[in-house]
Amino acid sequence: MARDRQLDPVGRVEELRAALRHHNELYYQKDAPEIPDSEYDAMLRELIQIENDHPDLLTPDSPSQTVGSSATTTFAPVEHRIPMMSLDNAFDEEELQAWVGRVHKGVGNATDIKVVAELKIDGLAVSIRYEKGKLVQAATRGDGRVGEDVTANVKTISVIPSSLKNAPEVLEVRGEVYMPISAFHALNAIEQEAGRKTFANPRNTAAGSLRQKNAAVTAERQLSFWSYQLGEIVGGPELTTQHQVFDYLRSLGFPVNPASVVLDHVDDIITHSESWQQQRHSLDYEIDGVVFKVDELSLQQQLGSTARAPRWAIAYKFPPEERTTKLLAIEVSIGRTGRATPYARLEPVVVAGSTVEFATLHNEDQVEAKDVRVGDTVIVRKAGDVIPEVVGPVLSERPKGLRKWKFPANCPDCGQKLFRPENEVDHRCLNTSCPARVSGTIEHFASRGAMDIEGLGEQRVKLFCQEGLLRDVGDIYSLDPEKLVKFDKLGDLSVRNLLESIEKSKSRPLANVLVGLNIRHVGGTVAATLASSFGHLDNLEIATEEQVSAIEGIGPIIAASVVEWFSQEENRSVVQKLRAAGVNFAGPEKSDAPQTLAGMSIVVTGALEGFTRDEIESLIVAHGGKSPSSVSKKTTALVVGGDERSSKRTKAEELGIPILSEQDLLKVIETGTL
DNA sequence: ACACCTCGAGTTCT
DNA sequence: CTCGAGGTGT
Repeated sequence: MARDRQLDPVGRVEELRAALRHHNELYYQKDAPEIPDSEYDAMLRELIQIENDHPDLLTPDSPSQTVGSSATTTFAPVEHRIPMMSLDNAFDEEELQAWVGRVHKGVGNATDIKVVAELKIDGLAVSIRYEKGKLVQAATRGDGRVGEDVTANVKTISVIPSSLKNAPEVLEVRGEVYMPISAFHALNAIEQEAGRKTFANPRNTAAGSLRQKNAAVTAERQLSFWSYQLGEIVGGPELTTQHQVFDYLRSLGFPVNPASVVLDHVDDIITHSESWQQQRHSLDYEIDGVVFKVDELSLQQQLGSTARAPRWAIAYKFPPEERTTKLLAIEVSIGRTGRATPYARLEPVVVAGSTVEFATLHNEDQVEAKDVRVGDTVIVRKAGDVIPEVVGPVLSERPKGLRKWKFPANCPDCGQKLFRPENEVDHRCLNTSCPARVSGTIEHFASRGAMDIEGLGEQRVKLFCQEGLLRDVGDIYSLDPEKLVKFDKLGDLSVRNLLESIEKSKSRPLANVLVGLNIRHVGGTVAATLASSFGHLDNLEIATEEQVSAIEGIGPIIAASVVEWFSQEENRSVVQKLRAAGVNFAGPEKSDAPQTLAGMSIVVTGALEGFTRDEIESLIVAHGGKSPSSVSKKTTALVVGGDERSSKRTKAEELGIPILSEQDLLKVIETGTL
């Protein structure tokens, strides 16, 4: 890297910006980074450094100014002397009522219990530390015990005092940093004007803005703050109630949300929640619920805390947001198996924080059952807060004369007739050389559950197919580097990386190879069963239907599908290509981990902290347990990541199945008992 | 024949 | 996450 930046900062800045933009594009538009993240980070840091030294060189379109491309910057860890606990959530009236009941019981008398109500601001929790009235440190919540040092960034937030009058020796103020909706819109208007990508939602923008390495960027982002809690305090006044905490914070000059009020009766919380649910959009900031805390600090102490959260507080989370929008079209996409899936193309609408434009409609019967028609106004929501879902039409707004939707007769990709077998719900394209099926099959082979070939994603597979470099998955292992450079205009380096990850894929376990072959009804679980029963692909290749269906968990239909697959000439040639390339066909060795989970069936839901879902599931299997994807009576326990609500969790609660945290599970694996 | 578990497949947006 | 359908036990 050039060391002459002192001599020619202007030139160096231009050089860095050009390089960063180039790599941004590779990384975000194509899924093909050319340089390691660390190198990218180094360039970005150098750019920010120069811009700091020469503020006159800073331009708004500099790559240092875009949050979207946030490099994985790290901040110094800060240990919270008093942990920032998370709150238990209630998702409906009943759970709220249950909390009220527990509070009554815990306090043990019939007198009215006062409760403070606050809005649950959708922002980032931070803790700000003052010593002798001076702001000395600010940290994010992190995992509650250790957060990140964002002092420089927090200092740029104008509503947060940098020094206090009449302050105690030590004072930690806790609250929520957020971006007002108006500021968010203003920022996006500027972004749009400049032709840059706009930000998705205020919360993420606030998070990105606060975690800027360059605090000057944070300063421009118009972040704001509501305080609601004290952390460590030395030499402060005697406070006996939560609402006195608010008054005290106000007296020190901190913003306290005006909606933070005292309710005289704990039973009032239900109507209070409902009222805010109605009014939530009248505010200039986003809220995702209402928080209730027992007002008397002495009662709080009496109620105490569980390992994860205080018993004296509860956060009521609003139900998922539903929005209406126009159904512009119903289109059909062809998957790797030939299945034709109808999906809705919608007038873009923001639902629960992201813009939704597409939503699956699953199949013809679903479209029929929902009776949605092109031109309808439809209700859209997020299933599990992630996947957009069309709930149904708003019939009162249906224009006259809308026709029922008819499933198209022909494949949108190859034009052949679509078939809907009798007694089945799906339409299929039966053409094995349909471009959508070919590229889908190859993408699937390279995907993570199968051969996990990095750098061979959707974009490239499509391109290679178009250019005739790939006709089936066997061709992956004979790709010609010279042609790659020519067609994709790839650099030598990315070609080398791609070939390297292709090479690595040759040693994947047999089960992954089987998954990659795209045999109908053979996914991860069935593939693992086949792999351990047959031990080698050569054995499976010559197996009869009887032999395959004799295996536990595999019936006549799957067996027929497997044998049929291996009987096809095209497929045999694929297998031959893989064999010739030296792809691993041998079965797995037995794991030697202690079988502490033998006989247990443990379902996982939500986002874990220390593992990916795949990792935790194979960990469970390696210890002799099962990890199916849904909860049933036979389930031993449900592991829940985060505090997410899910249908699995509801079901587990109905069935009285124990719910474990990630840590609980690790303990179970160690000890073998629940 | 039926109920209940499991599994595969497709899906959205960042 | 959701849906449909395969596998197994009754």
